[in-house]
Amino acid sequence: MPKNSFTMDDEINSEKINMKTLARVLNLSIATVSKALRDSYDISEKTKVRVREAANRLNYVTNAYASSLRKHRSNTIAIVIPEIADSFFSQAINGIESITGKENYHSLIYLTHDSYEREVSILNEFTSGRVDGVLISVASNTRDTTHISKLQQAGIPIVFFDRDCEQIPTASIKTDDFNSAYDATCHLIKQGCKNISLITVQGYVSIFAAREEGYKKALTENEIHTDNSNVIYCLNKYSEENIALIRNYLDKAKPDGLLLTVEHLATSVYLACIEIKLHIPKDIKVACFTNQVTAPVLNPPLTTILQPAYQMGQKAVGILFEYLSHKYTRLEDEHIIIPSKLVIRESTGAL
Amino acid sequence: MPKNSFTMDDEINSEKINMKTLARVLNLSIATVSKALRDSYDISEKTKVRVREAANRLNYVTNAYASSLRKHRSNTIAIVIPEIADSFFSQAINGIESITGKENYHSLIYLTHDSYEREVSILNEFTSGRVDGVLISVASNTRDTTHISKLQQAGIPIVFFDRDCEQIPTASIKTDDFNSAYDATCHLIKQGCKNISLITVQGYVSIFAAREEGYKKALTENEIHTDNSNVIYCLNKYSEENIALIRNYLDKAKPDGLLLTVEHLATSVYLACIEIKLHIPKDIKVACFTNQVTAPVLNPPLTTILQPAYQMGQKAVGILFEYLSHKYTRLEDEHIIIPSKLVIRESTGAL
DNA sequence: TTTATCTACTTAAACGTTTACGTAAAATGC
DNA sequence: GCATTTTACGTAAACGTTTAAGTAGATAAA
Repeated sequence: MPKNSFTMDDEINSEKINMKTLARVLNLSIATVSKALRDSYDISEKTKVRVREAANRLNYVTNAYASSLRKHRSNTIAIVIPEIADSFFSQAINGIESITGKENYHSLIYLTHDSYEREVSILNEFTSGRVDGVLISVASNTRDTTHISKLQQAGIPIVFFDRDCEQIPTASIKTDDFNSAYDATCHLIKQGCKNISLITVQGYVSIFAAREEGYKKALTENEIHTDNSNVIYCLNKYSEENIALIRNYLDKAKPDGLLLTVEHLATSVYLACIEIKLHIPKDIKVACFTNQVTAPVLNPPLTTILQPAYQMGQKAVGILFEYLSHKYTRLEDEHIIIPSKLVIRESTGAL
Repeated sequence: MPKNSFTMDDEINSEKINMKTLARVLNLSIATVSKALRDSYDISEKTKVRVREAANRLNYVTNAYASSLRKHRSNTIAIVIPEIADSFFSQAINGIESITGKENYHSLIYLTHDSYEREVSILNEFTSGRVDGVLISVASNTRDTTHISKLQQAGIPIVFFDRDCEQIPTASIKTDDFNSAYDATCHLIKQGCKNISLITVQGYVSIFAAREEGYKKALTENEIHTDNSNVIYCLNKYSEENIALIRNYLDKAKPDGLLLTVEHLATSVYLACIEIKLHIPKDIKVACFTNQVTAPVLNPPLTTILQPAYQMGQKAVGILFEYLSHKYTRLEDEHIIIPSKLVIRESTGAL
């Protein structure tokens, strides 16, 4: 056997190796090879060993497309997020991949660039079974959710993380946006702020609404008057326009406290303050929803609402996998909230 | 036609729609439907219109697995990178996706977590044709490159970006690491530093070697003695260990200038300096290879070597696509270098 | 008119797996 | 010893496309 296996190797040296060639080399049927590789009960241990040895020796790799086509299962999930240059999402991805790797799943990362249109066309692709499930954080201007419903009707399970759509009945993993914003605003008030503005982004996503409500509740509870003039809506991407918008607003409205709802606003606000010579925290105190590691070395160190990104990613994919392994999870009943943590630093005047 | 098309729709309402159902609804053969959708020349315009209309109406989406299996082409490329929470890589991904989106290609993002073993197993998967091409930035401890050669032998084109392997004959898109490090070091010298250390990462990747050589050349040219005692090697991930390592080193060796070769070292160095009460730039001046947007709002604003991440990504995928569209690019002849830009800020004592 | 060419389709095989089903041979039960 | 079950394999169809090859019918050329 070892003697002629060498010549056999030579024979198949240049050709593609698939199950057919494996079967020929081993003098078995393709079915037996397939079953041996999948550790089927009705193949003898001896044959399994032979097949595995040959597969290794010849660097056999199963053709994922053939396998997925036949099995109607791709062992692939989609991660659909607005943007990748955001610490929250990159940490969430790391959380997700810490699980998918172990489970022999692949993850496809799709970026919507926070555009509703891209989101629609990406999700439409999934209806043909390209992925077994979808983890999604929706674009901020997603209001019509028929593309998501359509995907559900096609039988693809969906789990929201962070940015969900409340009208879609499926699992969601979020952080406690309302309370986090409430706590951060209360902290600003306790630090002496009398005129606190919310800088947030345009869109229809519930988490931003929740953060806005938490902020407003803290104000009204502390008998600080609030109308919509102290809430300003930026573009949801780091841009010169945002910096200018913020600069003009600060110059005019002169708030003494700011709550920022997304990561990229922190840099914009800091730059705007430099431009119009506002000192943080003396002139204005700032807190931000962000996971960026540079927060403690900013000038000044930034008070953050630190979201449990890694755990949220893990939990989201965990629920999806439980559903996929037919443990009959009712996705629409799974609504998990993992609290964020207020990390107080000098930008809110703490010593 | 419109009258009975309604009943036809009803008929196929609940079933999966594939070319077979389309063909039945249209009373055509599957082949005709396929060719019509791919705009083949031997289908009449009238039929094409009918087919497209029906496909749209019924939300037909082609099954990517069947198509890829048959065509031996997946319209998918792999992006293999060490880490995602790094501005350089996330910006490069955005550059890549700005092209793949237009060309109707998908991109699969694979994270090696800077581990050689993961890199090997990821690349092995690709030998079965899962992707049409690979863009890779290798793990820092990749020395043996047989996994990459194997992939090449399987006929999968590979383009390196940023971190390449010089022994593999294929295209590479890099920045000018040697000169960038040289320039940054000269800048530190000009700012008065006499005792400059390099903080870099362990590994075998050529770009780190090039940065080290550029640094050393600047020192010798300026007649500053250098041995290996002022080069320290960290783990290539943000960690407490690195901070401790750096803190101890700074405390002991007391350098007055630092060049950092990767993004995450900036935060570590800033934190270490805070811990041992070193003032940047008074006591020690710092420059870093990084693309992070927070650089100008750090305390102090960080002098950076800004890499053309977005353009590098675009260029890398551009070369890959040219090869894939059979323009007979000789990949091994494509070696592009896009210069980085030294952005001087207060961390090196500039006013 | 006959033959050649073109148009617009259809037929059927192929891509590489997986899996329901079939079947000899061996093992077991009585 | 015969019937039954078990073991360990093989056969063949199927997954949804794509595409080479074939073919009626129409049109053009001779």
